[in-house]
Amino acid sequence: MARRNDHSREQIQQMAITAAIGILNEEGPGQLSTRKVASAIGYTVGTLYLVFRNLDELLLHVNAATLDELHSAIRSALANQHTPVEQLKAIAFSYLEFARHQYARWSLLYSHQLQNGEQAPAWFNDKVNALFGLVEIPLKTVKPDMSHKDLVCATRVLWSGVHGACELALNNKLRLGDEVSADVLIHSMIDNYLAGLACEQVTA
Amino acid sequence: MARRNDHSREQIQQMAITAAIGILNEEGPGQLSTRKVASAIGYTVGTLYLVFRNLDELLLHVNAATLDELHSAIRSALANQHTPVEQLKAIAFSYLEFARHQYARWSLLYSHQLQNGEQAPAWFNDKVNALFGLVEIPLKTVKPDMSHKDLVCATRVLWSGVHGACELALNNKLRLGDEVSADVLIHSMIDNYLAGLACEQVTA
DNA sequence: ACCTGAACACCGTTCAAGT
DNA sequence: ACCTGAACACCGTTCAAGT
Repeated sequence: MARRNDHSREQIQQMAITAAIGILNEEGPGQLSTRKVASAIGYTVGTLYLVFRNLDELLLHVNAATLDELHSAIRSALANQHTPVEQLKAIAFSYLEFARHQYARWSLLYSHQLQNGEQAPAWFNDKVNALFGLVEIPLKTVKPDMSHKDLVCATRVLWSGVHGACELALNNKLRLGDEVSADVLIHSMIDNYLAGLACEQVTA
Repeated sequence: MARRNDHSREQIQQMAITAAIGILNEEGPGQLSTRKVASAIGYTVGTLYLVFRNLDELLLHVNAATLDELHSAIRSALANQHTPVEQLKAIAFSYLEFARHQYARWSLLYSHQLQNGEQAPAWFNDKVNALFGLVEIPLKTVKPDMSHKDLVCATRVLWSGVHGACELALNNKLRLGDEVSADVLIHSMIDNYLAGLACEQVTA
């Protein structure tokens, strides 16, 4: 014991991230703990604190992997779409699909808060910006005369609107009844918001 | 000890709910625990489990109180508004204000999940429905020819859209930059969604 | 240098025992 | 009947001690 050198720092980090994702998928967010991750990779908890500052930092890496997968899921959904409206809907519905099939990881993306006001590192924020970038491209085609500010605004409105609909619908917080589903909400949200952008001059 | 009869079941419940709200406001959601609530009201943890089934049920009552306050905050914001669009915006911005000033309680409303698929009791869902009802009234005035389904849909789109913008903006998940704020997002969302409803016949 | 094992200060929940 | 106190099975995090 006490000196194995079986794995490098980086290998242990990667093993821990993979193990955490496995626990998240199989047992849910409530069951994820440093002790379980450690025992899943055959090390003790102490070792985890040798390669990560704390649980927060491990979860940040789990979220980074989730953002990467979400990014490529959206990109492959975009491949078959040609009109910008089709593209925006493909993004929204692949987001909904991702949330449905990777619910634990998807919700960790939002429930995980860095403690005592720490900022996410730049490489993490870059991944988030890349996702918004996927929305900006078709939006720019829909309305080429938008200012940068309006483009940032419209991107975030669509993103947070679709996100809110996914979150509340998947958590049964919307009292939807039988007639309406998350899909219906997203269609209505995108169609009408874009129609509004097209036919209205919004005053500042 | 062991038999005080200082308070009735209902009194202890109410004291616990009030104490939990205090801890939430003063120390944040991470610091809320059964042990802290119990010691704040001068009882042991065991007593808490005599009047609540578990922590979940206590949090449900905390959330019920939060929904009541949110309801009356929105109602008083509505009092000064006359046009339906003004009313919808008053609802949205009082929601944002509430989220900003009661952040811990507001986020508990959404982060609190009943465990193993239990359903919230009917009296709780009634409070949620009452909130949606506040949105339905001005919406019906804006577009009186809406079907029930379309009204349910539009209400939920606005609610979850505004909610998503509040959640992501307050959590700094939107990479907004200097030019755009949560207020700008909400204005854009409501203006354009309503404009879309007004000028477009959405196909099913 | 790398890793462990035990400790510290917490959790939610249960329940025999006391009055 | 009401309430306690201790127990059980967990947490995240730290760090002296071992090789």
